[in-house]
Amino acid sequence: MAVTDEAIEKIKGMIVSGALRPGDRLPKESELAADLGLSRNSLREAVRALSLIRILDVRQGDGTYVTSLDPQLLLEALSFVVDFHRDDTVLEFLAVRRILEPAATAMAATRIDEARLDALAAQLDALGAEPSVEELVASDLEFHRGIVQSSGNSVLCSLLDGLSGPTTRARVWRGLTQEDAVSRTLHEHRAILAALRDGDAEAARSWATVHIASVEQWLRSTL
Amino acid sequence: MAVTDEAIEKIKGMIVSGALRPGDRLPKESELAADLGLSRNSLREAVRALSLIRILDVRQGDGTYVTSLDPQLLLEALSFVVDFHRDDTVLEFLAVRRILEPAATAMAATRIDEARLDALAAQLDALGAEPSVEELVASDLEFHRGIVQSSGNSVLCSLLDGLSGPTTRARVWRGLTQEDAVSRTLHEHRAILAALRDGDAEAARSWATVHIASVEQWLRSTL
DNA sequence: GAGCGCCGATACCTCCGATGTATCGGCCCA
DNA sequence: TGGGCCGATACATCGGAGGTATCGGCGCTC
Repeated sequence: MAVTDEAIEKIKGMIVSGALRPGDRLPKESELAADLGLSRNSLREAVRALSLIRILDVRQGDGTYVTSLDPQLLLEALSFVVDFHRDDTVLEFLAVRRILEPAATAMAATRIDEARLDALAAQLDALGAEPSVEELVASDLEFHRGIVQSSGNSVLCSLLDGLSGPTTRARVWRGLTQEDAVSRTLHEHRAILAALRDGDAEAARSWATVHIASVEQWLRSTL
Repeated sequence: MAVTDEAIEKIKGMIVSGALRPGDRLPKESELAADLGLSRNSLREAVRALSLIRILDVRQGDGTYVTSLDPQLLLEALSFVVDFHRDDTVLEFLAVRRILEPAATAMAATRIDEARLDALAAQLDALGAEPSVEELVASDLEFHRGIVQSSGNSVLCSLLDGLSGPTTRARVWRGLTQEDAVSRTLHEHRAILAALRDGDAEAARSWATVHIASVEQWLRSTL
């Protein structure tokens, strides 16, 4: 194994074992390189790799720190990876989202609070009757993000966030080519919100399923 | 932005735009560095980072290539990230798995073929009546992996693969401390297999849910 | 003529030392 | 006491040198 890969494993080991805790500062490059028995250049490769996936946070002039290691932060790297997938796998991502999103929405139904509900309603109202497609899709993302955050599961939340990215383009495309997509989306959002306000998990789940399935069905028929 | 981060973005752009296709070979270090306008050292950091998340494949003495970019390969990096999470988020991972695994099992029920069913049955038979905990957990992973592969969704498959890792330790722990866990797991596997053979998606989904929920419930009561 | 091994070209691997740049915190001045 | 200057610190970037793994052509052997 290359020395850089060894260094990656060793740093990973220090974090997993607890020798380095979230927020801790690493020894400076030259010291850490000496400790691990490699050159500064090679160590920098290891640090850069870990920094790409948000394990480490490097600040010039200050030092290198372990991030909070929040699921949210770490799974953020997922969206970077997801960007590389070509359109032919969008359907698979969407299928996974169709599984997770209804479940998350149902979970949110039993624990979402008034303040969040009001915020969601205000967001829908702010959109107006004739939003542009870009506005609608942005609002769509924000709406679902708000709901999923109320599911109380941060892993689920980050995962859905990562999965939503690649399907965004598809939704824009749909909004541009399908006439009633805009009004239908707005209607479905209202329905989901009403179900959440009622605390009706099954209704929320069903509306979320319908909501995503309609995008999926359209995409499947188009490709 | 640092030159290395720019290089990462540029290489990513070349791949996403299609200028570089899966399997393509990159220009050699010195040329690529000159093209992107940075030093070889800095370029190497970028390449190393992309290689950690399986975007690039570096072969000493040969060259640097774009990987297949299969969802399976890219989401493999997920398990690396997941390793950093501490035990207190295991429950959240397990909750997500409880959503995905039943859905995947139900999908598999309608499309799994005879050969796969026979292989799964043979695998369960090979385990014997009194397996060690380690054997059981390994068999458990393999069993579910085999089923999920029959769901026909490679993204779903890789995602579950990544999520199963962190819960593995929990399952070993459970097997060691809960007496009837072994026999119960075997029984549930048989039930899932029977449902799959019947093509009964709902039964398969329910058994899968029960199967995972039992681990989750035990873990929740233990922590 | 076919197969095997040697060997040079190629490309990545590792290291070193030097210079540039951003940040922080103490010191000095108003 | 408050604000700005300035040096120490730590990461950023660079160029070059020597090492090592891989591949493929060439020549030898059978």
